[in-house]
Amino acid sequence: MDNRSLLLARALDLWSERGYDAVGVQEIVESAGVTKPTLYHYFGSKRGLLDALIDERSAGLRDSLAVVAEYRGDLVMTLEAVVRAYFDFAQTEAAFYRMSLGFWFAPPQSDEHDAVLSRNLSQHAALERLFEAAVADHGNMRGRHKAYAATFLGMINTYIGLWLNGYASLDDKLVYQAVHQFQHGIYS
Amino acid sequence: MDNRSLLLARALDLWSERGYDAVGVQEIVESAGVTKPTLYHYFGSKRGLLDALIDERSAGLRDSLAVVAEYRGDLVMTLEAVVRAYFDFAQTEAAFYRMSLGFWFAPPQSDEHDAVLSRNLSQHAALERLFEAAVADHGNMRGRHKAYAATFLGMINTYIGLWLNGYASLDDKLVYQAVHQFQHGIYS
DNA sequence: GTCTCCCTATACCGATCGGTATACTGGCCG
DNA sequence: CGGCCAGTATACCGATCGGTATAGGGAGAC
Repeated sequence: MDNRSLLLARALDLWSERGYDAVGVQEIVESAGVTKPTLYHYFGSKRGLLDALIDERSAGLRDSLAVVAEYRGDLVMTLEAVVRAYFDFAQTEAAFYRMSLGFWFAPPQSDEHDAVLSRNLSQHAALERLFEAAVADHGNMRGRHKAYAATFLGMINTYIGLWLNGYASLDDKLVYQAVHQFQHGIYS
Repeated sequence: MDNRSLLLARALDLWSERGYDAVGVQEIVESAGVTKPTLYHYFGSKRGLLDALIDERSAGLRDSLAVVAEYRGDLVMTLEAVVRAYFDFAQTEAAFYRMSLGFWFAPPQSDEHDAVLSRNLSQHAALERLFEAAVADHGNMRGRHKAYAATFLGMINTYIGLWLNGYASLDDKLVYQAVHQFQHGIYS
């Protein structure tokens, strides 16, 4: 593995265990067996390393969602596909998902929150578009697509959190349960 | 306001905006108009200040839950009361709730996570006891009380997150919706 | 008055923070 | 061969980190 990838991997490990601020540049380069100028050559700054990590490791989910979150007339099926995409990604990138979930809940003015902000906004926007497109077929949803997107994402993350703590397995049964539980919230 | 309370208040403001690690002791004492020895006199360390803040500001929720989360034969009514207790607390202590929610998602070895760990475990345990007590009346719940407690808390936090971002108001209608949406997840 | 004790300020500590100036290396291109 | 350049190391920067040694202030007890 080249030094660049090594730095990204070690930064993910350390940050996901102990936090972005708590782990300094020095510790990352030592853990990767290189020195500071190498890190600054590739990423320019500690923040640059963070941005690169977020951007590259979340590419998989971004691509999956672009395909899957498009409304094709069947809302339930589409929502199930979205949940499946999140579950799959969380399972293949568990440490990264745990870390970026934490960053999303970090204070609004922190580097961590700022680093995942645009990525999450675009995911949110994709879900909003999905719910907006479904309005034609589900009249009672009008005007609430923002809240729906947020609730839906919240439920997905609740179930992934359950799995991260060993309380559930992210199988098809849970996909079905998540979507139908969400649906029940919508129509009540 | 005495210097002790002043330090707690300013620490909450700063930490909830920018994070625990990102705000140093120096900035807190300056913001409170005192000097470092004063802080170390009352709290002993930065971590001591954090612990005192968590402990004292979460006392209200702890007391409410102790009363409200006891099973008295009607699970739905009890769950509604629990949700109401969380909603009330989040509304009266919004900045604190936002901060400690973030701390709960902080990395497992961070001071932030450690500081809210025992508090959250005891809340979790209280909910588990509630679901366990309800098993007698709802046979199909047996053995899943841990997952139920986690799902229920996750849903509560999802709705509070919705409110923190301006997407919902924490009224009785939302209490009803949360509980019935959760129930639907249980029985499916 | 003066003793005592809680509280607070000045000034300092070593360690670590993110970041960099400079120089050396190896391999590819002409 | 000679030149070039991406990549890496040594050694250093000022600033800030959490924490503290020491001393003074001020109010109540006697």
